[in-house]
Amino acid sequence: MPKSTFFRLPEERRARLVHEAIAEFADRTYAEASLSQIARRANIPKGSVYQYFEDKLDLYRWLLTEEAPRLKRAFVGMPSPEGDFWTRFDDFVERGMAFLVEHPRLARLSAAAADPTANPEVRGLHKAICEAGLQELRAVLEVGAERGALHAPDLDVATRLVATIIGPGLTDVVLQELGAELHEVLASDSLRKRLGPKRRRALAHQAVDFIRKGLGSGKPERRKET
Amino acid sequence: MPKSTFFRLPEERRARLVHEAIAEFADRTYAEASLSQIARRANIPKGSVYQYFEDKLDLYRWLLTEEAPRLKRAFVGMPSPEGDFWTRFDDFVERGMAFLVEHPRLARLSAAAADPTANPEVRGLHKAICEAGLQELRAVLEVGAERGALHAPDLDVATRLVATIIGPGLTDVVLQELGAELHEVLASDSLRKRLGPKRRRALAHQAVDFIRKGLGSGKPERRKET
DNA sequence: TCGGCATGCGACCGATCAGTCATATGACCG
DNA sequence: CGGTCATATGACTGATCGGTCGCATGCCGA
Repeated sequence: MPKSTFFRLPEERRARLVHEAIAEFADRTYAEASLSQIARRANIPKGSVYQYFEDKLDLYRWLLTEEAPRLKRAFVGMPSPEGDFWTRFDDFVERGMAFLVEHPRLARLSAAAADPTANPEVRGLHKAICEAGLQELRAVLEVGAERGALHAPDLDVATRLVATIIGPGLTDVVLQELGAELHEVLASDSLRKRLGPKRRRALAHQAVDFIRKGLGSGKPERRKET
Repeated sequence: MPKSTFFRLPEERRARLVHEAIAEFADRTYAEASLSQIARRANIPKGSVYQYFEDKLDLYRWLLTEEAPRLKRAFVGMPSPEGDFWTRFDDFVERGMAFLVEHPRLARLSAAAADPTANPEVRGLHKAICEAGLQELRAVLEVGAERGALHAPDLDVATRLVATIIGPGLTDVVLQELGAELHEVLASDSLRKRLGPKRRRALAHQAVDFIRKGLGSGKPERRKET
């Protein structure tokens, strides 16, 4: 938790610090990210940063558990319970992709919870965030299961598999589509514009279709041609 | 590429170094991993390590592109082209899981290619490895598509989605099943034994079934009960 | 026995980091 | 004015890192 001083900060200064911190933690690992660097870039002396936060982890935790979710909620909003399950799910995924493209730094920060790290405290934090995300997704899928739109032998397993698809999986697909690395997308505003809403929609739909129907055809397999 | 001295090393010394290096790079990020630590643990002076490798990256590259694939091939072997596509694919996935459980450090090292990092050289290395893995998987899926066992609107997209399922996705499921963190599994020999071949098989099959049939039932959705 | 060469080795270097601390500043109060 | 208190600030600490360097060691051929 930030110190009380942080909340009494002039808006401009606080915004600058948070902005640079997000930038730093978005394109470096927690271990690689440097508090000195953040302070330098935000033009705030390092000593001052320690007036606002207990330590590096405190700042990171604040971004991960408060700033990012707040900004994400503001962008994504809440899912409406109308329409049939798969249509709603499609919307859900597409809005996630929109967030990824419109706010790559925030998306990356949220996804950082999947990053490996040797620091046990950071691991704990990441785990908690992952778990929360899975819970949320599980709740969504549960509705589908109750309505009979979705069938899984083990909903926990299914939730995890679906999570990797609409998370790292779709991110990977988007990057391929853009022909760029995550790093380049984070750095370039123009690059992300290359993925218009139309194509975005198509990719989301393709992923959802995969989740829904799989790749098997149900038809009998053609024998190996002679 | 290691220096020639490395290849002239007494077997025991080389093995010790490689072993400790794998251990270090398996449970820390490249950035977090410490060459000093590796040298210390292998009981080899740091100066000597620099007689064998150009630098930290050189050692890492060697492990990632030579040691890990060699040991993995030795364990997994090559897929046999007999049987129908989905049966073979099931085997393929199950052997991957066996590797994960029997040699978690090597599996983790191979998976490290998906780790984010700020170092451009490491990113390049990781990208190359990912790309190679995707090519391999794509070739497998192509066979399925040709035989009509598999249908995807875009095979590249499908390959990437499948890759995240049988990679990070299944790893995540296995960890949940073991009720442990990746770190604990890497450290404890006894822990991994808890996932017997039977349950392993069941999980692999469940994942493949998901890939094959998806979660949708095809049945019409039951309307929200009043 | 000697000389040269590959290798072993660990002290050392410069850089960077997270985090601390003593001092400076300046707003507000009496 | 004087005093107090929150805050600003950057020099400093101690640790670790990747990488280098120069000396020590020991093998091999003459």
